[in-house]
Amino acid sequence: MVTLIIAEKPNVAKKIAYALAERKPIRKTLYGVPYYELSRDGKKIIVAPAVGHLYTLAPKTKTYGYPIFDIEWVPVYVAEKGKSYAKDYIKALRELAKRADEFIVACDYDTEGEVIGYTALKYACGVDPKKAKRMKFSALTKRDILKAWYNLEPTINFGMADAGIARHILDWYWGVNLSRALTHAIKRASGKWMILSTGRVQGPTLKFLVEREKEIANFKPTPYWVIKMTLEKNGKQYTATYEKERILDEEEAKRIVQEAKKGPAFVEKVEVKQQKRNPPHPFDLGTLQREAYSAFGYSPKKTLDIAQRLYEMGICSYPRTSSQKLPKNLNYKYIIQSLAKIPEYKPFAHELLGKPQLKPVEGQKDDPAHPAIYPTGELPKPGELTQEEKNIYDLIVRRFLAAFADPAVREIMKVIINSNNHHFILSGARTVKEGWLKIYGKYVSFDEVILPKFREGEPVKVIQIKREKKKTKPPARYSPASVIKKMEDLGIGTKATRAQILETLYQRGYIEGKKKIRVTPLGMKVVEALEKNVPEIVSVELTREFEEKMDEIMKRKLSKDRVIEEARGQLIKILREFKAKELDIGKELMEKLLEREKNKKSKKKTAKELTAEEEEAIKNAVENHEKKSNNLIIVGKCPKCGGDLVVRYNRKTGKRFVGCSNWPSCDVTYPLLQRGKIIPTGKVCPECNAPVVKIKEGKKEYEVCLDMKCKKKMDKNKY
DNA sequence: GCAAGGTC
Repeated sequence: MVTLIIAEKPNVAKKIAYALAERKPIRKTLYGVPYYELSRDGKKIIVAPAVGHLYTLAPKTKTYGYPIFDIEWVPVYVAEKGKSYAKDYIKALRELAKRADEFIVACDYDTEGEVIGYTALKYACGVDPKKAKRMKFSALTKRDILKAWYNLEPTINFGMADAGIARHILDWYWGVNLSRALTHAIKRASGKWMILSTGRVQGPTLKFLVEREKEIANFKPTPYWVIKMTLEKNGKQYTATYEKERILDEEEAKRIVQEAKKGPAFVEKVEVKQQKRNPPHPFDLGTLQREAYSAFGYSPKKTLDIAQRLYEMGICSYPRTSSQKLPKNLNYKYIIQSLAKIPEYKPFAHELLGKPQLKPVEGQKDDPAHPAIYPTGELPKPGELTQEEKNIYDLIVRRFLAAFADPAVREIMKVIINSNNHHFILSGARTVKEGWLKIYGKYVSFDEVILPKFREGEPVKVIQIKREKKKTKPPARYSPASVIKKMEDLGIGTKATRAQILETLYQRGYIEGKKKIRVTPLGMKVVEALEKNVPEIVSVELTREFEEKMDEIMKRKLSKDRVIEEARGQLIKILREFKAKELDIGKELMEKLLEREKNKKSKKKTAKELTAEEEEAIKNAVENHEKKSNNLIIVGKCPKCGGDLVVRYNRKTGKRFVGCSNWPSCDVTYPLLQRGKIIPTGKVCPECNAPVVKIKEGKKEYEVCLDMKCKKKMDKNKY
């Protein structure tokens, strides 16, 4: 009697084997595929892995027309390029199945897992799925796996399998048929063979990008005025803003300035509040993708690829998770002790290990199959990681460590200045207790505006009060990271597919722009044509409908065949109408394509103007980002242009340096030590004219000028 | 060839 347990993927097979084995499982390979032999309760057990879906849907006949509904399950390597590795897994399962007389599915307990198990049994093992039992666990711990083993479900969950199969078929019917319809329309109109596509997820994603594009195009900026007061205290200048932040009428703004200028100005009120900020929760994939985008500018796809490599090296946990919770039984202490061997993390790790209890902050979201992303405690070998891998690893490690650290405490100061009964507000904020910011502050930090002490009633020395004209701005364009977030919010796609689907929209020429996504005229037209003819496919409602139907299939209230039949009927009608209008739709799509090609050739000039505009936009974005999320520390005046010299962070490497606020028109920069706290001194080096900063590293504290080549640098504390 | 979903 031999039992074959089928796992969803290799490393889960290993975990199951180790959990069930009474001694140590024996690792063997077949066609290069690892599997495990072990025994428990006198039973011989083989644990073998799938690699996700081993089978996929494909048309029975190789025709290019539509409608097409005649499809079947085939091995993935037959239907898709780059899937040849799956062949060995299928061969291995087939071979191992011959040795077994009992079968257990132990894939992730969700609809896709059930389909993976079902198709593996039926097509790879050649076994009737009705004969298989089911192990059902929601965490990959020894305890949960053993519990599942002793509480086997007598069969796989056929409701779940059917729901999953229906999902596969419906997505195929809708997606492939409409993609073919679009492609044929172009072919009819132009003779060009150009692949267009849409689907249940692509459609609504492109649609919300188009909506934003239209909002931007239709946006009419309206002017408004802000009033600012410049005041001086202890020889330093500060800017307070008028209580009403936006004034829509210029005359009103003028009047306020005139009246306020009369004074006298005095401090009416000083409010000081302390704010506790808890550490951020551990990473789920979406949050990691957003954070890596904002810290390093990596696309969600790139981040997933890098995280997958770290996972394969064994130094990080599985990245395709939507959980923000760490496994309860994880040995936190071991991992932190291990991370302490990396000099960069040593001080943080030691501090955490000194705490009486290691309890991480957790987020709301959970995932039945995987915990949040965490460093495993196995360390990268020196020189093993590329810079990109180092960046993502650093992000994951710091986020993990920060979860155990103390909250940060911020002091928020508000000084209300009265000048002739007009109120101006001077705001300050500083971090009083760094807490987790010490570890993770590199990636999220807060405004650091330190104000001197103000007394209520004290007179204020006003330098200037003036109005500034501003314009309302159109809504921001989506970035790859914010698209993923929006998809998450709408509940379309999955953590593992969203990044790839976004890439597809780029490939099809529907969208462009690496950071700020613009919809191309083709993308606009595709949505327009679909909305007119097949509104279902660009609506998130289709996903909702699928989910409801899958739910009913799972509960056995509805048969999968009926759902599939209905979809087919609906599509036949839609596609017939589409085909009748094919030529017109094609012409409509083509028109924009041709215009676009012409534009590309003749309008080099506009392309350049756009770059200047974009440069400005990027500059603003960087500034905003830094103001919002980094400590904006002003260390002095730029010797070249008089602008502010501020501490900035390199987008790629995350390293800090000092740069001029007038960048890109002024390119003055100074390198900075990466360790220690930077404190502005207001002093200027008599030798080189560069600002002098105080650097505080633990108990050590010294002053140094920013110019690396300055001789005076050598004798510390002499400024 | 086209989808979306697992995973390397």
